[in-house]
Amino acid sequence: MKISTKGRYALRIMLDLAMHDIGESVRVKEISERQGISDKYLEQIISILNKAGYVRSTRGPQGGYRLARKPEEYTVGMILRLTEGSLSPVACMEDDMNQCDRQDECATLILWKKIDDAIKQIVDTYTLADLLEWQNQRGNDYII
Amino acid sequence: MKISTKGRYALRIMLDLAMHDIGESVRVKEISERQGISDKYLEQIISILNKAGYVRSTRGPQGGYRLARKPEEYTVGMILRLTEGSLSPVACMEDDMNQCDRQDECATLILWKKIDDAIKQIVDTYTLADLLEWQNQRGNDYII
DNA sequence: ATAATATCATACAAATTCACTAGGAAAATA
DNA sequence: TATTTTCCTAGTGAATTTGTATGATATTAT
Repeated sequence: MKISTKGRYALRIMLDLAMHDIGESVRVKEISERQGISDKYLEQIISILNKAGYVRSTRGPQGGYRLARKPEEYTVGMILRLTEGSLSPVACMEDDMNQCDRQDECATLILWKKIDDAIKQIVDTYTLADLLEWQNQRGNDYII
Repeated sequence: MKISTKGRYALRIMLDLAMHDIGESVRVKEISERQGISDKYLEQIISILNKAGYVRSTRGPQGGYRLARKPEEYTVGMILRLTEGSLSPVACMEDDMNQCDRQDECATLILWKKIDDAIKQIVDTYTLADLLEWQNQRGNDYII
């Protein structure tokens, strides 16, 4: 019942981009050094974000990545679901493919639904803008 | 971000025991057949519940398992944490051992805390008695 | 044109976890 | 003593996680 590094890193990458969104593109190397994440692994994760259109890339010198939209337009759920897959606590809630044949008689399903709703309530409410605000409230070197 | 079969099965085992709590012990074989779970795997899971004192066992013919307490005395969280380990979405919240050195500047931690609280709110509120009630509401063969 | 700088695309791999299976020991009952 | 049950531990195939490694491709600067 853990969020993997992929999802956690994706969130930190997006937050890092939001924090350093000053017109210029940000290189993978910069992010990886600031965040203490292997740059090659980071490349793979940011590539997912890129293919989904969450970030925009430019190649070559002075290249790098930047956010495609404003921070408030990304919910945490968007970013986590993209990188982690479904956030449901059990597979049988995701789609028809994964439903088991005890669906109708299964009381635990009601519980899983409640947990799922509670998680959704959080991840679909908060956005990158909220993370940015929290980050800034923590005080330190958030300018440039 | 999934609950494993261990936790899900544990919950269903406890619910099965609650549903068939009529004085006599319930054999592993019965539960495994009703629930469609491999009996050898079920043995391992129920053994965890036994060691924690959640169920009581008797050996030999007419032996089996029964609940140690009343259904309302087991929260879902107790059962899931016992079998799954911590339900926190990230390890850095669990204890001091797993804390990372970005603890103070990490805005995402605030988010993980919110998700953690939301999950706790559910799993520490509902009990086996609630599951039992939901099961009975579903209509069918809940007697014996 | 060439060299340098960046992203982009794959392939590989070590470690861990998951979900069981297998075999037998120990205890209780008939 | 035979049968029935739990109890204990080891093994195992498959998938997932968390990266590394290598090189191709595009862009810019000289």
